[in-house]
Amino acid sequence: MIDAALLDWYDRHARVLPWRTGPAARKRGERPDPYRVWLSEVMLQQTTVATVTPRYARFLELFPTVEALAAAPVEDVLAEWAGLGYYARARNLHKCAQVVAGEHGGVFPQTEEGLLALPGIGAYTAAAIAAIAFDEPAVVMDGNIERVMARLFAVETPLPDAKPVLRDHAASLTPDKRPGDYAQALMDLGATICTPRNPACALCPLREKCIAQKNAIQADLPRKKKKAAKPTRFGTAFHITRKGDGAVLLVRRPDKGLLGGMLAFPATEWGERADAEPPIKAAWLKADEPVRHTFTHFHLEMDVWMVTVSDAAARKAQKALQGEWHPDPAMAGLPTVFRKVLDVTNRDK
DNA sequence: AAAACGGGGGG
DNA sequence: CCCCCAGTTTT
Repeated sequence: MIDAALLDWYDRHARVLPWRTGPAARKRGERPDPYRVWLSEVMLQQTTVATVTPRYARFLELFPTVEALAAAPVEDVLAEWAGLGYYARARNLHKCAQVVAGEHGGVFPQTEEGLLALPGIGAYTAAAIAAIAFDEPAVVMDGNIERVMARLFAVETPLPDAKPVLRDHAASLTPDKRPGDYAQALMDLGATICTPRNPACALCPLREKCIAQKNAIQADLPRKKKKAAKPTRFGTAFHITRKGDGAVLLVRRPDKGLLGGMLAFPATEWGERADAEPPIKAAWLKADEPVRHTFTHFHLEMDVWMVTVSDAAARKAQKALQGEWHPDPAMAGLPTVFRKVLDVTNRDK
């Protein structure tokens, strides 16, 4: 009966989100566009609805179909992804579009298994697309649903060990009817009622069925193993302006590793200390404050060195660094840490 | 099984 | 400051 109570709640309280088709369209038997469902799901991986909403609209305007996305240069896709993080998502998104457009005639596979075989689509995303776009009763498991299941069934085993048990519970509840709405209802519930802290149990449509709530332990679930502390790394970024036209030198980072494939300012490796060996001899000016930024597994403190050079020195620098000149780096699609570098140079000039 | 991989918002 | 977010891929 969980699914009935939940769907009833969803019909009354569903969030209006740009990648969702409204209840009216569903009544007419329309299915959502798989391309849009896929795009939204990839964008939403480890990324909040608030962050995704404006970016989803922009992306869709630029790349309205899977064919358009497949035909675009990957650099354009990465530039559009700038600031969203986890840039492998953008490279895989582009790769996936090319597979779908080139090998599947532009049509997404309709089964969980077929979707899972595509780049950038893992267990969660395959299940979500199958359920939402193709009405398949797939077991959708994300962070929200894990939390809801942990509370509903009072699972006290810490994550990630609890994952198989939580999945079994979720599978036992997944309905054959409206599986896409059911999955989205569970995620909405996790996002708005069954929140990580201070869950609003008084408003919860599943309150009567929640064992954790009955035992007053819901705020302590799900338990999690705690994670390692982040070390701090140091480095230096170089902001080189070409005197003639004011263009700024940027480099393309290698596909593998942190910020893979993204444009960046030339910089040292990030390590134990900021050992600045400038790429060219020039009258460098050091910014007053370093850029501070936190990545998934370390903090970064990066000094910023600036210089404006003659066109001859500019050619030398470009050759040494294998860079490209950009008239306006603010428009180039820089990841956040290098956008911060840009902010520092604007402030100190 | 564990680590790599971004960034922003909430408490 | 720590935690969390519609996770996936690589090691």
